[in-house]
Amino acid sequence: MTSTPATSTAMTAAAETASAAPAAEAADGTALHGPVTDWFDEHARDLPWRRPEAGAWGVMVSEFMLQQTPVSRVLPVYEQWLTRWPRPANLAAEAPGEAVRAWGRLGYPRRALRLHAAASAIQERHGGDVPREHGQLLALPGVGEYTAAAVASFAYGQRHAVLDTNVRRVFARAVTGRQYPPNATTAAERKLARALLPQDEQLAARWAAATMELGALVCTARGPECHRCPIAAQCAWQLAGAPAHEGPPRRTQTYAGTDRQVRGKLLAVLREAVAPVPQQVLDAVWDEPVQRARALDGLVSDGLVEPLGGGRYRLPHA
DNA sequence: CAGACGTGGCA
DNA sequence: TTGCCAAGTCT
Repeated sequence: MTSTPATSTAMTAAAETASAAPAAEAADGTALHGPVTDWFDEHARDLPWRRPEAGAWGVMVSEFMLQQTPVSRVLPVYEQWLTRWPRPANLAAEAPGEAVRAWGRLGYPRRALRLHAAASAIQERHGGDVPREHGQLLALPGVGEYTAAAVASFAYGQRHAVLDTNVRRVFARAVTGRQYPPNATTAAERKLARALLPQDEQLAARWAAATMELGALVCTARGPECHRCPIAAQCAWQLAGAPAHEGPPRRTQTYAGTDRQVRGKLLAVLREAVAPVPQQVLDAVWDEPVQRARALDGLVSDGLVEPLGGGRYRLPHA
């Protein structure tokens, strides 16, 4: 490659690599690769989906579960799922309601439905094996840009920019010098992520996992532990004096009293029930009838609840 | 593109 | 106690 440039120069060049294409060596962020991947080698958590026996299916299941849900809550459910459904075919053979039930309280249960649908699609379109191509992954239900890149990178060792909330925050600080990334992912962020991606395929995959882990363990949203950060000395945000976030406030979501809370209560009853649930039992979870009906209708139209007629409901059987 | 979509832990 | 935050996707 090249000699290691002065750190701050390297950072600035990487940040500006978007527009021009100057000395490619100084602009490629090479100075960060070693420190971050070395740190990862020493500090990476031993998570089950990172073990070789997890396979691509284990990686995919974990990625679905980790969408907006912390690792600590995913761990036990992940183990149950992989034990019960070690292959996509096993899940595809179940009623979708069983996936919703086994999802437990992870939240956003539509993910369970989509994972079940993804397993079916894998069975039908790919012979039961999680596809390797980014485009084929992206075509699966519940798989967006992030998850497609993550599976391709973590499960198959391919070179993809994996841009999740952790990586976005690390880049925002280390390279762009801001405390937080923009609310929505921008083209500039994608461009930067591609520019920083190591050329070597295996190193790129390791870099993706390492930057994510750094954001999860050290460069956290609230209390970043910069004294433990392998690139603190090169961090643009630190070098700028750790300025506070400017711009529009990060959007915050309310929950109490919303349809989402009602949906959650309704679905909790149905998950626990073995037999179809009478309307009157569901009515007991929320006293406001209009909102309650709207929430139930929403669950039905989402395919999370199956109406049986006669005022009885259950998790979907097909 | 802003908003919908669950749940629980922690400061 | 309230508010923030957690490996996003879909419409």
